[in-house]
This record gives sequence, C-alpha cells and structure tokens, in this order.
Amino acid sequence: MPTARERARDQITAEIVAEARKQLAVHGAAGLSLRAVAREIGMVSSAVYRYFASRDELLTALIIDAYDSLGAVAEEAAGGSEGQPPLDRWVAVATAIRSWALQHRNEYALVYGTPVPGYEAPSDTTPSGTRVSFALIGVVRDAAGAGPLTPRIDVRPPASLEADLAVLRERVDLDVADEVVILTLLAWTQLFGLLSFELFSQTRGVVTDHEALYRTAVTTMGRTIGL
Amino acid sequence: MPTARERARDQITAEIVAEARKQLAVHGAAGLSLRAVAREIGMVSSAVYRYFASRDELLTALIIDAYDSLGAVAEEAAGGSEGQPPLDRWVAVATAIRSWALQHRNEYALVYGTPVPGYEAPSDTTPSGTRVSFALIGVVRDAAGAGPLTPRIDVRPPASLEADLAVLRERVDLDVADEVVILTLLAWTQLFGLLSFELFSQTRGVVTDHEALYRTAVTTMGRTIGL
DNA sequence: TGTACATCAGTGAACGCGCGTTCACTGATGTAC
DNA sequence: TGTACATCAGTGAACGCGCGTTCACTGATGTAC
Repeated sequence: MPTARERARDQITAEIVAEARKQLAVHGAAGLSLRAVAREIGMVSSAVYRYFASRDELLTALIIDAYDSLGAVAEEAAGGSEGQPPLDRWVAVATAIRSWALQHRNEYALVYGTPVPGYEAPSDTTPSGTRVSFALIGVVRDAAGAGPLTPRIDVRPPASLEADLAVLRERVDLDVADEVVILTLLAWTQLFGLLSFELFSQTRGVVTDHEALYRTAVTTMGRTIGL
Repeated sequence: MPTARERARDQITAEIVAEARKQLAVHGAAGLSLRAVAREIGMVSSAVYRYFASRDELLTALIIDAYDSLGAVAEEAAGGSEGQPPLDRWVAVATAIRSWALQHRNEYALVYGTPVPGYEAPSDTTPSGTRVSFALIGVVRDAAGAGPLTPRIDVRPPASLEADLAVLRERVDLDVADEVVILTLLAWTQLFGLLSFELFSQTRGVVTDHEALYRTAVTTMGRTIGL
C-alpha cells in the first residue's frame, strides 16, 4: 500500500508532466522551460528537481508520453477493426495516426520532427516508440496469416539489404516475402513523410485537401503491399 | 558600377550569412544567435542590425540559401543526366538530394524539419523552395514528352482531390494522367519522408544500410510512376 | 504507544549565463554644387 | 578641384528578460525501537 507521501509524489509528478505537455503544445519543445512549468503549478522552480533531475529528463518523460499516447490510439484502431478486410484495417490505423497527429501537433513534432539539439533520447523511449509501428505491422501480419501476400509492384531489394531485412523480420515476427517487408517499410515512411509535410506546412500551396491525399496515399500503399 | 561602400556591404552581408550557416551546422536553428555570429566575425552585435533587421530576417536568408543550394544540386543532376533513361535520371536527382541532405543536415532540418516556433517563413522563400520539386518533376515531364506514362499501380483519386490536381498540373506544367500526378506527389513525400527518418534517427535500430533502402525506395516509386 | 532519528518535499536566494534589440555617438565614405 | 553636407557602418553601453541548476535551510512525514 502506498504511503501518503508516495501518493502525493505520483500525483505531483503527473501534474508536472501534464503542465509540461500543455506548454509543449503552445510553445513547442524548444520553448519548454522548467521554471515556467514550476511557476504555472505554483511551485518554486527548484522544487521540480525533486521530481526530475534535469530538463532533459522531463523531456524524456514527455517523449515517452507522446509515443504511448499515439501507440494506444493506433493499437485501438487495430484492435477495433479485427475481422475486417486487411486494407480497411490498414486505413483505419493510418487514419487514427493522422487524427492523433493533428490533435497533438507539437507532440508529433517532438518525436518525429527535428531532434532537440544536444539531446539524445535514451533507450527507455524505444518500447513506447515502437508501438505505433507494431500496430501497423500487426495488420500486415494478420493479413499474411490468412494467406500469402502478393505485392502489386516489382521491388528488387539489393543484396546489401538482406541483413537488415532478416533482422527486421525476426524482430517484428513478420513471415512474408522480402518484397512485402520492404513495401511495408516504405509505406511506413510514406505515411509519416506525408504527415510531416502536412504538419510542417511543406505542402502549403500544393495540397489543400490533406485528408483526401492522405487517404489516397495510404490506400495505394496498402494495396501495393497486397492487402 | 558599385561604389566601395556597396561592395563592402555585399561582402559583409555574405560574411554574416556564411558565419550564420556555419553556426547553424553546429548548433541547429534554435541555437543560432545574432550575438554569436557578430562575435565570430569580429563585429559588435548591434552592427549586424545594419545588415539584417532582426534574427528572423537572418533566418529567412539562411532558408533561402539552403533551398537554393539544394535546388542547384538537384537541377544539376537533372541537367547532367539529360538523354538518359527516365528512371536513371529520377534516381540520379533523388541521389543528389540525399547527398546534399547528408552533407547539410542542419540546413535540411531548417527547411524540412519542425518549423521554428513563432517564425513564419515569408513568401520570398517560395521560389527557391520549389526548385528541388521542379527538378524532380522535370524528369517526369521529359519522360511524358516521349510518350504517355502508364502507372504500374491502381490509384483512385477521390473526386475531392480533382481541384488540387488541376491547380497542380497547371502550375508544374505536367501533362499526364491524374494517377501519375498523384503518384509523383506520393513519390515526392516518400522521398523526403525517408530522408527525414534517416536524418532524424527515426530508423535507428531498424535500418543500417540507409543508402540501399533509399535507392530501393526511389527506384520503386519511379517505376510505379511509369518511368 | 511513544520517542528519536532519518528521510524527503518544498523554500528562497543566488550564480552565471546568454540572448535580442535600442540608442546616442563617432568617423569614414559618398554626393551636390 | 575643393568644400559643405548627407548618408551610412560600426561602437559601446544599456535595458530587460528568462533560463537551468545549486545549495543551505525548514518543517512535515515515515520508520525503528
């Protein structure tokens, strides 16, 4: 049973992270300040150091938080669409990812944007970071379980990629042809590439209906994989 | 004929931008400081204001600079490969883009990464910003000139994208089927998505031979377009 | 159950830093007559 | 060609700001006997 002190500690830790996330949403990662967080929750700035050893440690907590939030959303979409046609599931997960990104722009930027200079994400972030990818890949895995996937396009992975592919296939437990692994990898980067372009205003003046383009892109890639 | 004063002005302006670019390479956009730039070139910080009205204006100069540098490299690759098979040219331009990105990581991040919070890129940056895209699209245009391109995959652009596609086709003077326009757009986002993943260490632990994956991706997408 | 001690959260002051920007100024360069 | 004035680059001091982090401290909560 947790003591009063422990409960208070958890509560205040959560409060700090919540306030930090709020500020992240407004000012971006670069503008996240320990002092401002402390001020906002009515603490003296030095008190925060009882909870986080440094600004970087708080940043790490936010990163894990963001990854988990996104991961949960993706997993939910994957789980909630079980039994439906693979392509529909694929689109459902991708759509969930985009919704999350639009609603959490600065959190998206924190994890998928320019790395904060001088900050190296510790390995604690990895498990949370892979959740989204696993949710996407899970859809492909399920589809492959029902029968081999036939990619709709000609891919010729060079021999030098063999090693990477082998490791990857092992890691994600995906028993499909090399071509499908590669196409999945490409779909993954395509998806986030398009999102980044949209969120970072790179498509300004080029695309207005981002939702339609995204859906088209995701559907096309899913179809290419053989879903 | 420029006066001595004018020549001096141009020279010092260039010196400031050069030093700023150097610092950008080391500390990233967020770490770019007017004072540090001034210090490094042996000026007093207030003197820089004779050349740039604000930090943001210097940042804009750097953005235009980066776009132009990348644009030039892409154009050169496109021009230097004229007459070769379209797919080879496509890969050549894409490869040039990646080389540039690897050699100018922070400049890449400046223009394709998280936008600097509170900074809105003025429209002066647009002409320079479109050069890369035009170089890529030029390859597709040339290929289409030799005979209609047949996309290798089934794309079904929703009706809501028609307007965007019409504007885009007009703007880039690309006389091809809707499917090809979309696939080119997707190839474009795929390309930069993959680059961002590589440069921002998103593929850490997933891919080691980035060069091979990039080449495969680019080739695959080029082939999909029908090159 | 009560007491003595250890642990821990939070305080407030301070350190040392760097930043963007303004302003009144000096002195050199350019221009009009 | 020389002089008087206007333009402009660069100086140095200052303003006002916020930041991350450390440290000695007080007082409350928890623990061992």
